[in-house]
Formats: sequence, structure tokens, C-alpha cells
Amino acid sequence: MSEDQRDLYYHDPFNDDQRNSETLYSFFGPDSTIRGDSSPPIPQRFHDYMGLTHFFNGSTDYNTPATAFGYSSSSSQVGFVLQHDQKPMIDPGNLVGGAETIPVTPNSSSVLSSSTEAADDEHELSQGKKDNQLKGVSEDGGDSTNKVNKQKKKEEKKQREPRFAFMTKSDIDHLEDGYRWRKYGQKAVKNSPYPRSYYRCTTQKCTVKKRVERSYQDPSTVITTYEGQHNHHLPATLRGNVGGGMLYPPSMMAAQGAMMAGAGGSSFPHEFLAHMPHGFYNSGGGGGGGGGGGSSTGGGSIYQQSALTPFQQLQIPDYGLLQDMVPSMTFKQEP
DNA sequence: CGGGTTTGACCAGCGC
DNA sequence: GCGCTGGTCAAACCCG
Repeated sequence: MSEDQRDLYYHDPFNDDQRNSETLYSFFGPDSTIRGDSSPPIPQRFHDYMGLTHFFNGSTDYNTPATAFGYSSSSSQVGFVLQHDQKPMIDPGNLVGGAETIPVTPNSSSVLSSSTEAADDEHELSQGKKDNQLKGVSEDGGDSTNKVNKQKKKEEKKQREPRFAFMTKSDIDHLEDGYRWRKYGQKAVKNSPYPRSYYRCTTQKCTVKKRVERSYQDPSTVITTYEGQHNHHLPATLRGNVGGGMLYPPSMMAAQGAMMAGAGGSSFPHEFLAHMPHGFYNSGGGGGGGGGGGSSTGGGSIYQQSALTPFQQLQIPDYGLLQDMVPSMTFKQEP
């Protein structure tokens, strides 16, 4: 990898707020090699992407990235995973400009793994935090226990939830993805005029969170970062579409089913798919979504659909690691 | 009235 | 130790 490319990795599109790293996934076509340039829009990529659906559908064991990524469809190749402490980066300048939706994710080793466990950890963690907060106010707990808690927390902190980030060209901030979210916070983002919103899955016992912010470099780009994995199916009742399967074609619903069938289930593929520009899976959405009519977030109907290029810029920071995690894949490294 | 949003306050982690 | 920043809480508010 060239030095320049490496640099790209360390440019944080999330305003340097990722204290723990995020893994970057990308998926590309059969003849794709890892590329450092931004390729022109290729319609074929849409099919590549559908290949991705099969990719996810093809494996029922989503507990390890290696297995999950081990499935190699004939029409798609898998991108890469970054290591825990690596800063997974995409160059906003390149990416944002061309790509419509780019998946980015963190926390390599636990990606697609034991969702419920991770969720529980997170739950515990926040619970502990909450408890501490309460203690601080109401009760003066023992010092020793506090220390122990701190240490425990530190350890827990290290293995955080897997995160998946997407950059999506959209006019609306909160994209409909099939799940129900409750906003629990909003913060001004450093160096950005756009605030970051914090959402939490409203499903009981589901601790999945997501952050939504707008790229300050390209205001038309929304960066959505998911943290954790859903431990439940799509909500049955969702404003307008999703639950009934309108948002996803049968194949995708099948994929979702297969994923959920796995122990613990993994939401990543769903999230991922759900964030694809609607042209991917919601053909003729205009008519279908008619019933919902200008509902709240609009289900993302304002997506730009012209010249969609889901994945344009792919950069691999560590091919060795990649190869380790995706043994069945062949990765080409640019000189 | 239930569920979602807004918003100010608080806490923890990190860098200096 | 201090200040900054991200993340979360929770009361108040809004809306269907």
C-alpha cells in the first residue's frame, strides 16, 4: 500500500471521535481488485451488491467474521476488516464525492459475533455507569467496590460493540432501516455545523444504538454508525412499510430470516442492506409507499438515486489480517 | 396517554 | 490536575 493510501485510513471521517477503531467493510465485484482510486460508477456493481445478499444468505454461522466472510459467492467478493486498534478510514474526499452508500465498520474481531453477548455487555456497561451515577448522588458506595467496578469497566470498555458505519447520500438525516429508534441525545460535533444524533433501538432488551451525523465536508452525506447487533426480528409494525416486507424483496427477507435463524442473529447484513439506496431494494417505492405518505422520517424516500455507486473506494490497511479473517478470500495487494 | 423528541446537565475518557 | 469532548441521562415538552 502506498503511503498516501495508508494516510487515507487514518483520516477519520467521523471527526476523530472514534476512540475505538471501526472496521471497514466493503464489497466489490468479481473482477475487483483492491483499488485506491475512485472508480467511475459501474452499473454492474448493483449486481455485485445483490451478490452480497447471497453472500450473507449463504452462511448461517455469523458468529465469526471468518465464517461469515468465508462464503464466497460467485458474483461477489468481500472487502475487508480492520483490526481493533487500527483506524479504519475512508477518504471522505474520495468517498463522499462518488459513493452513495459506503459501509464502514469497527471492532473487527467481534464483528458479526455473538450479538447478544455483546449487547449484554453494553447493557451491563451502561447499567453500571448508570448505577455509578446514581450512587454518586444518592449513596456513597464502598471505595473498593468502586475501584473494582472501574477496572471491570475498563476491561469491558476494551471489547466494545461492533460498529458499522455507513455513508449515505440523503437529504434526510435519520434513514428508515426497518427498526424503530428512539432518539436519546444530540450533540454538536466538533468542527462541524451539523449535530450528531444518538438513537437507541426501542425494542426491549435490544441495546443497539446508532449515531447519525451529516458530513461536514459533504452536507449531502449522512454518516450512520450502528453499534451492537439486534437480537430480535424486525418490528412487526413499522410506519408504513418495513414490517410487512415491503421494504425488502423476498430474497432479502429470506436473507434476513437466515441471518436471524443463526444463534443470536446478526443484524449487520440487514443494516447494511437496509441502508442501500432505495433503488436497490425498493423498486417503485413511490407507489408502494403511498400509503405511508409524508410520514415522519419518510423512509428515506428522498434518496438520490442517480448514478448510484455503492462502493467506490476500497482501501485495505492490512492484507495479512484480512487474509486471516477471511481465509477463503483472495486479496490482492496493490504494490 | 403513550411514545418520541428536545435539551441542558452530568459523567468518563483522553490529551496536554 | 484540568479542560475538552463524546456519550448518556432525564425532565420537559410535543404529537398523534
